[in-house]
Amino acid sequence: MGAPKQKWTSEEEEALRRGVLKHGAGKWRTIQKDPEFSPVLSSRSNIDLKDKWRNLSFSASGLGSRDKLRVPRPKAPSSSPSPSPQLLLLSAPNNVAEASPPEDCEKSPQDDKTPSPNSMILEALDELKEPNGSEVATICNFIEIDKSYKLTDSYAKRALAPMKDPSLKKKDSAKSSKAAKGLGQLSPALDAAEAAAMKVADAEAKSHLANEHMMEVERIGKMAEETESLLELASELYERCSRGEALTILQVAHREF
DNA sequence: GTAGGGTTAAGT
DNA sequence: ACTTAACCCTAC
Repeated sequence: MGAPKQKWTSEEEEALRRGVLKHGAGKWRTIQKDPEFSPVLSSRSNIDLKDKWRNLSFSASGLGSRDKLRVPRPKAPSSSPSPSPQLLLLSAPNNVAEASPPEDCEKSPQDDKTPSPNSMILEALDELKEPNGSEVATICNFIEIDKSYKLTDSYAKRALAPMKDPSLKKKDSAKSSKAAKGLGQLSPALDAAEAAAMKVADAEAKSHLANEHMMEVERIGKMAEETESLLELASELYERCSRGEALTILQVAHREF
């Protein structure tokens, strides 16, 4: 009638994302009532928040555009012997707060300097506190929000589609990616790490374009270094995870593996 | 109150 | 015609 569809504004979207970081996904009512977000989200119900978050998460993880096959994906919680679609990183149950303050009551001054991509991933895993590891989309979403990196469609589409091996990434990516998905041959850990690395590269490019300040160049250089070490880390994680080993976040943080 | 499934409008 | 996103309904 009056307003058939009320599209989400970027302000609302950001408020939702920040709310999820603040209170966690699932606390829709809490987020909606939070004085920090309620002015922005006043016209949205908790159901709306949930639905919007579902859309965000889904579009970030898997696009149904290429494949008509619905990937029977995000629900294999316990009984999968082979690598599940989730990271095999396990958070240590007791002490996992080494890099990030869990909550800030006010607004947290984001760092002036560029954080390392490794710490960004670890921070995400730590903050999300998923006992069985976190989905790639969730991690990337966290990083994107927390670090104010915009990588909406660019990384996500490439992250899970045509990426397996640099040697054969050229041709029939559609076919082989479909086959790889069906067979479950893709490594989730490598996926996550490469997606994150891609994200850094993307942020690098974007920040280079967006900012004409010379200081950016230094930051980008630093990011490039960090990316290298991230890929190193990714390889090791992939090795370990593909052997079915579980690593605690502290082990990863201190490279004790 | 939340999660998930289903429906429908809008965009391409 | 197909995909995406907002909305609605129902079960837990």
